[in-house]
Amino acid sequence: MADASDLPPDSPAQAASGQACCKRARYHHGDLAHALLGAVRQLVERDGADRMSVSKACRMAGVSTAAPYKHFADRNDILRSLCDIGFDELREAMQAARDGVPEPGEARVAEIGKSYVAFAAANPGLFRVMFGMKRELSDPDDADHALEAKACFQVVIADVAEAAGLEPGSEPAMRLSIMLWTFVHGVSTLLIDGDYDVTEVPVNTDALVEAAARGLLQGGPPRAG
Amino acid sequence: MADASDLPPDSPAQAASGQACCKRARYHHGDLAHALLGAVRQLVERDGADRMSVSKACRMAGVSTAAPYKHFADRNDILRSLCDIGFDELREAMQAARDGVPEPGEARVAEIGKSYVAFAAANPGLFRVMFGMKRELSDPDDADHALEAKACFQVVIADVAEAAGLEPGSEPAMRLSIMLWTFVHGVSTLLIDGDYDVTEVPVNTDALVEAAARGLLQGGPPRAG
DNA sequence: CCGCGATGTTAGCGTTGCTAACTTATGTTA
DNA sequence: TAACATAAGTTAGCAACGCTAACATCGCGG
Repeated sequence: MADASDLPPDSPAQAASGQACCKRARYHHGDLAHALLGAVRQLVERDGADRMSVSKACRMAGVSTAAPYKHFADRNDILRSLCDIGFDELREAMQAARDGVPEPGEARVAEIGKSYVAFAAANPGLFRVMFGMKRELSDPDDADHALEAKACFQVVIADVAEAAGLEPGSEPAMRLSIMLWTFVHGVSTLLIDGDYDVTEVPVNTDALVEAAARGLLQGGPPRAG
Repeated sequence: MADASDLPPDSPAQAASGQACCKRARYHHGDLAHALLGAVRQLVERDGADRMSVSKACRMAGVSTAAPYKHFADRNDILRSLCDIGFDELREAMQAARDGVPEPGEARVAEIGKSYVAFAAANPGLFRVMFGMKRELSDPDDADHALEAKACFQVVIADVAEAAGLEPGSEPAMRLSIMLWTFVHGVSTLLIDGDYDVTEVPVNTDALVEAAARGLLQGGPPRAG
């Protein structure tokens, strides 16, 4: 997370240059795209996506406000790239949670769900961009963006089918996966948006996810509708 | 919805004025606060809350860009007022759905849930503002805002307890209500954000809500966690 | 060594949120 | 009914933002 991407790496010419000691301000940043994404990510978490400004990110990266447009088409393009990073990280987290439970079953499904919620809790700003700005960010010629999200969903469906004793890829298994995803996503959004406050009782999200896995997996396949 | 709030009502002095026929541009709008909220609501639905601009709303209402600040503290204050309207409408819709099912039970709970999803589908922009901008909109001295949301949650909890055969107000009943809300909210957000596309199968949200009501209400009280 | 493309810069445009200072309408009160 | 206080509009202007155009600099391959 803290990958120090806000500091430009040494450029090859830097070490070779005879500029003695003093920090001669480099004209070229060296890895601006990466640095910008890091800054934007920080801002998205700190201020929210709508208050994030490219200008602020530029200040953090130490470049002019026009520099980003050599690497990204526009502001939304930056957020799209950030989304890709987010979906990659989410998929990895889910996969790691899955691999942490040796035998298939309810517990494995619950752990995947908890990792999803944990990702949202750790990256609330990014999570909101990933799932909430599809309409605004969607680019006609960017069908790849959906691919990253699809990969996340693919992580669970086999395990759900196995845990529920359903045919993998079957329609009931699919519907059950969708229901579990729906629940886990609901937990994530209500948690990070602070909406659980209205219940006026403490909410244990891990227990919620476990209870849902129990209730929905053991309840048998949902009837068609 | 289409309450023609973008057109100012006749001011009392208008009819009495001797200005013959011609539409003498009124200096005072007459009901600007209401008109602005109507315009902002349209913009929030059309462009999303972050692309909504007070300037555009002013143009729609036919007033200068400084006029809104006689009625609202700032842009967020307008959105807060819109939230209040939204929570009122949501509560009314949920109440109406509840009252549409004469006997208590699973079906009544499911209908309330479906009305929640239907509200989100009919007012996606507003729904996102209501539940997703709490942190940005929250004003230290505006605890009332939460009251409107709490009222919505109160609509379900008695019926959930009754449908599940639990003591109303008890902790298991509370947890079950939270689970059902969580699921229904997940359906709403995934639906309006277009995220169900990643499943690549059609998703029937009504069937989803009914299945969740069945699975969670009949599964008995969730264990403590 | 030269030049060209990638990647920076500065300057500037239009939009936005918001404020200050001014103007007009409205309704209360002497 | 005339005066006036106040509510509710206006214009003008600031700073920040997204983005573009035109120019500057660096690094690499011919």
